[in-house]
Amino acid sequence: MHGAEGMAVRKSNEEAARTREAIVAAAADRIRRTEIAETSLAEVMAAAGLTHGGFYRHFRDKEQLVAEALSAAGDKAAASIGRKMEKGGVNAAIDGYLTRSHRDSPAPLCPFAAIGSELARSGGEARRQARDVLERLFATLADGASGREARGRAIVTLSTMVGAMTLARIASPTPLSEEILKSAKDHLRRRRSEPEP
Amino acid sequence: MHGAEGMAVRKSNEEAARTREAIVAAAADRIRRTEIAETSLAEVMAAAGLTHGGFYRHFRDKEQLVAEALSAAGDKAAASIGRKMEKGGVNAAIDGYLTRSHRDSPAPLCPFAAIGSELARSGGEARRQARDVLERLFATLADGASGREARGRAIVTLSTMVGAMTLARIASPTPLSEEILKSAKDHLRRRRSEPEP
DNA sequence: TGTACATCAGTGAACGCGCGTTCACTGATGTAC
DNA sequence: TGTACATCAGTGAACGCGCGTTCACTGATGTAC
Repeated sequence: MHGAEGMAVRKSNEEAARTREAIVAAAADRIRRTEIAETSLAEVMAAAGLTHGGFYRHFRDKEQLVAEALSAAGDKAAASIGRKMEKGGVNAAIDGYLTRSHRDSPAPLCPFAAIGSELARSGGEARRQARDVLERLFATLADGASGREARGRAIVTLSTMVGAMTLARIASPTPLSEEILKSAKDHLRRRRSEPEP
Repeated sequence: MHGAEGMAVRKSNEEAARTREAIVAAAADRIRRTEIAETSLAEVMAAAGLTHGGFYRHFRDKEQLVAEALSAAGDKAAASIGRKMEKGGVNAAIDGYLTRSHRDSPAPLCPFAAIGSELARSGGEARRQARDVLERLFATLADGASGREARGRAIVTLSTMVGAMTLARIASPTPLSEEILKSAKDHLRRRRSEPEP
């Protein structure tokens, strides 16, 4: 159809900037849903309400979009964890993370549990962004404390949370899955209440 | 070329059985190297010294191969960890797992750290095999002990190992990567030497 | 403020490519006698 | 043990499909005067 109805038209600069953000947001959602490799640009563009052809007006290639989407996803995850920490400290962050609803979410909040093994194999800008997000989460979990011990605790806490969530997703919907979440939660909470030598 | 040199010929039953095992072994290696979705059947068959067309003489489809490959990879991982446990207990298993060489291996021993997030999204027989492997590793790490506490410890230990290895791979080749391995190792070893309430 | 033209956001068809899967074919192996 | 025929492991070409990317095109927006 070459008629006049749904025809392509130039949008204002402001609108175009919003479009770009919408594409990044859609990608941030989609890559946590279906992995990076399985997420097609057409799917992302459709989620943003566009057709696939316009993608290259905004991004050099898929890699650039993925890097920005990862950064956006990291911001959201760090902000969410930060909010929990403000309300109830690290224990609240742990409890908020190791839940059934986070496990079963189709677009999990934490990119490391969602697409961790894929990130470990990625390169270029995406890899660099993933490392940034990692440092951001460690800093958030260390809660302002700058000592070596606080940092070590934050690293172990996130490692255990990411590993437990990954294994709980694999085990789901078996009772083992709940067992994993509970074991990790109990362990991390108990550790918090005891001084580490 | 329709000549007679490299022509297809029927192999003996014994040889065919060996071929099948070689394909599964090649797949077990390849999926830990490049994820399941990125591993092509042609690549697996080439690694087994064959052309891609013969694949369907041995397997119904890619999914069946992946399930068997996953099971084979799980056997290898459980056996390796079991050997470490026999020699030096859980601490030896931890130390053997959280090493730079395991982190940098192109075909990592542990399928959960290698392709964990992909397994969490998989379905069918592959998913069932992944759950089996998980139970096998928990049993191995619990070291014969059948109590609830021993099992809880094993779950937390593997969760932390898998999470730390995933994050260490993402952080690599940054100093942060070594920091993650060391923090997780110190924490898990220390915990072993203390009774848990 | 109004006019004339260049810009470019977005569309939808088309491209080349690699994938999983299918298929006709070959000829040594397995089997029935 | 020997012969005659069916089986089937493996080959390599071909298929349909979805992907990332490119492109000609449209017409409102942005800009220069």
